[in-house]
Amino acid sequence: MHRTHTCGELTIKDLGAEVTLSGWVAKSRDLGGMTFIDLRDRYGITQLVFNMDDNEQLCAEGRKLGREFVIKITGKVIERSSKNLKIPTGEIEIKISKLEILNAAKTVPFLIEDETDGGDDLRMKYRYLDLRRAVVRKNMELRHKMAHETRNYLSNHKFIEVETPVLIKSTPEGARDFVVPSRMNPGEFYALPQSPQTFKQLLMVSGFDRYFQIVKCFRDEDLRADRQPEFTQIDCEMSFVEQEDILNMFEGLFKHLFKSIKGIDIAEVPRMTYADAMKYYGSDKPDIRFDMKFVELNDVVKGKDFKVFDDAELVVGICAKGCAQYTRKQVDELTDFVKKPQIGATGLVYCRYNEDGTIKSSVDKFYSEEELQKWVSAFGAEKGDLILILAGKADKTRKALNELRLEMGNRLGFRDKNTFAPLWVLDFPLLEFDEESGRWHAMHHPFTSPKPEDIALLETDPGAVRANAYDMVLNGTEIGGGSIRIHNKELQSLMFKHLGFSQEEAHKQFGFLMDAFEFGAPPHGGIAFGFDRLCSLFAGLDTIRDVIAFPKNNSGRDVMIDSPSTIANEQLNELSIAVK
RNA sequence: GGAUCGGUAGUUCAGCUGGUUAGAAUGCCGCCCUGUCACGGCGGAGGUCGCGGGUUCGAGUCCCGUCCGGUCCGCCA
Repeated sequence: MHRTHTCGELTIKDLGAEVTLSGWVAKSRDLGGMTFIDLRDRYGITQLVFNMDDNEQLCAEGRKLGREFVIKITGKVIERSSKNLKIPTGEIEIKISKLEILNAAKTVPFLIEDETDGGDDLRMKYRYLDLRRAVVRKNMELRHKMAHETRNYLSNHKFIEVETPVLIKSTPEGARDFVVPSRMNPGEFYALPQSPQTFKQLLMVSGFDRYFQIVKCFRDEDLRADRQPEFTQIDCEMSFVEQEDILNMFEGLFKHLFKSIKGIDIAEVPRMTYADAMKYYGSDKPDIRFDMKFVELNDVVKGKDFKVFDDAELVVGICAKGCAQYTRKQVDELTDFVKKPQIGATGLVYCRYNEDGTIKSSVDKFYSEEELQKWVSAFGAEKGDLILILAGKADKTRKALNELRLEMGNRLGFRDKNTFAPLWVLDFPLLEFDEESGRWHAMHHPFTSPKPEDIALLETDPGAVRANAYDMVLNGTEIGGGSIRIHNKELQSLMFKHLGFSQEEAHKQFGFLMDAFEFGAPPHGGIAFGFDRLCSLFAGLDTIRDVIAFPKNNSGRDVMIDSPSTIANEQLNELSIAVK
C-alpha cells in the first residue's frame, strides 16, 4: 500500500494515528539535529519530522532527500510543539518510522512554489512541473468544476450531450481550417471543426430538441492571450424556441455557474443593442463595469474654424470623473497612447473643468469659455472632471475612443477582476462588408436568421439588416454568442445568394444541411460559450493559457512536445502529399 | 503581414554616456546548527551576455540582420 491518507487531510483529530503517506518533497529544512520535510501531493502539504535523538540513521537519510524526490513514509501523527496556523495541516506532523525513496529527482529548473522563479517560457517547456504548483492546479480544478456544473445545469434542463465528429469537411467561410489528409482517399482532406455548427443543427432536425457538448474547436488563425488554435466551447442548441427563450435559458446557466462556483448572485443581465454598444462604447463588447459613455459632439463643436473638428465625420468624447488635476505629462501620455499605431488616432483634445469652475481646453484658441460650457453640459461634467475628445472617421474614431475609455478605466481602477458585469448584446448586423474580397460576409455565420422585418433590406441596404443574433459579454470580453437559425430552405438559399455563393457552391458545401431542411426542420437556435475564457475570467486571469493544462504559445507551438514537427517522407508518401 | 517589449549564472533580474577581473537574489554543492515552516550562519561551484555580421584602440552596452519568447494590430463566420 502506498498511502493510507493524502497530504491534505491529517489534522489534530488524527493524533496518534499510524499513517503511510506518499508524495513529493516540496522543501526540506535541515536544522542539524532535526530535519523537517514538507511532503506535497495534490491535496496539500504535510510536515514530516526526522530527529537524531529518535533514529540517527533515518534522520541522516532524511537530510539527503532532494526537492521533488518521490517518497513513501510511515509514521505517527503527532502534535507540533510550534504550530503553523497558516495551513490546514499545520498543527500536526508525522514522526517518521520508515522512509522509502520511490524515485529520486534531478534539480528542477524552477521552484515548484506559488511564487515560482520560472518564466513563462520555461514553465511551458516543463509544463508537467508547472502543473505541480498549487496555483496552476487550482485553475485546472476550477475548470473541472465549471464543466461539471455546466453539465449539471444543462442535464437538469433536459439537454443531452452528443458527440459530433472531429474529422469533418473544410468550408471556405469563416476562419481558416486545420486540415487532415486522408490516406484512404488520396488528394482529399478532412478539416477539424471550427465549431460543431452544422451538426448541432442537424441534431435539431433529428428531433433531439436540446443538445449540448463541451467540445474542442479548431481555428487556424493568429493567436492572442485569449486565443488558442484549439479551444473549448460549451456548444448548445434548442428547438422550438425564440431568442427570448435562449437568452433566459443561458442567462440561467451563467447565473448557476456564478452561484455554484463563486457563491455570487448575479442580478438580471442587462441588454443592449449592437447599435447602442457601438454608439456609446465604440465596441461590440462593452466593459460595463464602469460608465464613461461616449458623448457625440458634432452639433456642439462644428463651425468654429477648428479644422480638425470641422473636417471630422465624428467628434466624440468621454468624461473622466475627477481627472481635471491630471498633469500635462499625464495628458501627454494619453495623447501618446491614442497615437500608437494600434490605436490610430491622430491626436487628442482635452478640456478640464477645474474645481474653481474655470474651463481650460487644448483648443481655447477656437472655443470661448461660453462655448466650452456647452461641451461641459453635453457630458454632464462636474467640477474636477476631464473631458477627452477624439475626431475623425466615425468607425476608426469610435474604436480608438473605446481603447482610450478602457485605458482610463484601468487608470481609475474601474476594471476590478472581482467585479463581474455581464451584458447581452443584441441585434447584431446580419452581414458585414469585407473590403478585401469586396463582398458581404455573414457576421455570425451563414445560418443566422435575419429579423423578418429587415429581410426586404437585403436587396437595398444589406448592411442595415439585423440578425437574430446575440453575444454575451463579461467585463469587456465576448464569452458567448449565438443566433436563431434559418430553418427553411428558401430563406437559406436567399442567404447564400446574398453571400455570393452560387447554387452549385452552396450545394457542394452545405447541400446536406439544405437537404435536411426539406425533411421537416424545427425552428431552432443556439449559443456557444468560450469555455476557456469563461474559466479564465472566473479565475481572475488575463490569459486562457493558465486554465489549459497543455497550452500552445503565440506561434501555435507546443514547446513541451515540440509540435508541430516535420514528418517522415514515408508518411508523406502514404498520404500522397508533397511538401514545397 | 505589421507594431512593440524582452533574451546576461540552473532561475529571476541589475549592469549608467562603450573602458580593467560581468554583479545581486534565489537555487545547487559542502560545513555548522534540535522546533523550522521564506529557517539561520559560514564557505564554494556556476557565464558562448540568443546567434551572425559591422562600427571602434576597445562592444553585454552602439548599428544591421537573424532566431526565440511576451503583448497588441490585421486576422479570428
